[in-house]
Amino acid sequence: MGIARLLVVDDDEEMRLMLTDFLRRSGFHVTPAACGPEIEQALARGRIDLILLDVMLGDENGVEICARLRRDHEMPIILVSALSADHQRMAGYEVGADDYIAKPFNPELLLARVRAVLKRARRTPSLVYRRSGGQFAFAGWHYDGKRDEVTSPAGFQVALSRRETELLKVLLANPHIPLSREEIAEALGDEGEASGRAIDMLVTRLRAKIESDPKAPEILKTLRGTGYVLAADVSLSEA
Amino acid sequence: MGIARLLVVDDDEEMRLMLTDFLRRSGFHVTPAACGPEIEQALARGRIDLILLDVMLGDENGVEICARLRRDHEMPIILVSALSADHQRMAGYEVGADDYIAKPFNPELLLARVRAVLKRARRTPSLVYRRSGGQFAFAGWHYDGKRDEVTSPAGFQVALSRRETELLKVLLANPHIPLSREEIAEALGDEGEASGRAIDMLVTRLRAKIESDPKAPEILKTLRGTGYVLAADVSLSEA
DNA sequence: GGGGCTTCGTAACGGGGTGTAACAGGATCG
DNA sequence: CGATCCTGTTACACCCCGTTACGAAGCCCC
Repeated sequence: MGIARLLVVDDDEEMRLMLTDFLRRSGFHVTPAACGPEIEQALARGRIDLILLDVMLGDENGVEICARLRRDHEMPIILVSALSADHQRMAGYEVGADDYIAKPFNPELLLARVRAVLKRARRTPSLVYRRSGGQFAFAGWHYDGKRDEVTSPAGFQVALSRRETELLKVLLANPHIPLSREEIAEALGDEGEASGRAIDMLVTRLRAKIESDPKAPEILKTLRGTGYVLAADVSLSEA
Repeated sequence: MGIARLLVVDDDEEMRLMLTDFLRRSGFHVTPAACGPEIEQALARGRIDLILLDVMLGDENGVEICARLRRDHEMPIILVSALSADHQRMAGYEVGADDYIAKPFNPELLLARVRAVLKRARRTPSLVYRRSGGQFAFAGWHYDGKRDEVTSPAGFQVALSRRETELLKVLLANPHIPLSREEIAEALGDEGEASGRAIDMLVTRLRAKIESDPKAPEILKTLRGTGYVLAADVSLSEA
């Protein structure tokens, strides 16, 4: 993978230099940019793994830029803004930003977010991949988003029960994100209390259908003491 | 075909404006609406090709509105919700929504869904719809509303018994709406007790006549633990 | 390293819901 | 009156899914 390449976009020079310097000292390759056009230049010039985008760019609007970038590119975007109002935060997510940080921010927090987004982005395209129209592809499998069946990498149709289908949907909606049994149960609409091992059995049965070796799951992994996660080859060491 | 005309329904003004603006800039004709009554006004005023319907509409329930709209209109509906719980998603499908998007969403994803649903709708008209003169068409079948027979997609006449005809009428009057056995029995005029499996048998026998594969019904579906529904999500068949 | 505890996988069981074959009573019609 | 059709009931099989029980694996602490 090599060193992650960040594009830092901020029209305020002091801020831009501070960010660039800090991130470089943290081990990233950083390309600074001051305005919209420079973004396009940088993207045209070489690989960029993540964009750190200031919302207030003088006469330009970072949110709009974000939306525009999202239309043509897939790389993750973190919005940075002095406005901490929550509706602004929402506006950020609504245009597809991967995260949002309010200024002034704790440098460590920024680092953590950058790394988290990079890690997520690094794996997401490879294993789980959301298609338009509610369709999903994951690890060679394909799920059409509505029927109670999935198509194996080899093209076979595998029937799922209703509950298994719902579990799969929950997982696909949260790829690479650890889910506790409680969260899964809630997402499945289980009202009452955590009724023992129901989720475990669900997982086991879904595994039996989609894992080539259910004993050594590669898609639906167990996080001991935590829950389950879809296709994260997350070694817990890199917290 | 011309420009597609969308109806955006959301009671939150900021969200409504954002959606309206974004979709207009994406080339659609957009009519905004804030509540249920405004939907009827817009529908009465002119052609609408697709409805983007927020599930949380203050005191109104988008899912119910969806079901109601489905009873009288056939245009596609995309439900938008902040609730990502999957059973909510199911509730959306069961009332006949064509797709479902969780907030916050990626605008590009929204665009893709809107286009996909429009394309699909343009090609295949809604599964169940009411025709003038009390006539019905569903999944290629045709029922004239009077005689005890239906016409298959291929043009064959298939005789129905009196009771089967009544069941079909009940279902056609409530397309995409889950009906419990009790509701069906009541609609059929069955007084007194819920006499066990009578409705089941009725359903089975009607299926034997109108489903190409009664073992895997596509028109008259079972909702386990709930009841039956006419053609709930059949319109989602391809991408 | 080892004992003991916790967590997890899974085989087995059982209850509930549904499909459907078979049957029987009733209606219809010649 | 007899044949046929319609329709509800019954019985049985099947599937789904949560529970339980037990063994294996992981983790902690000494």
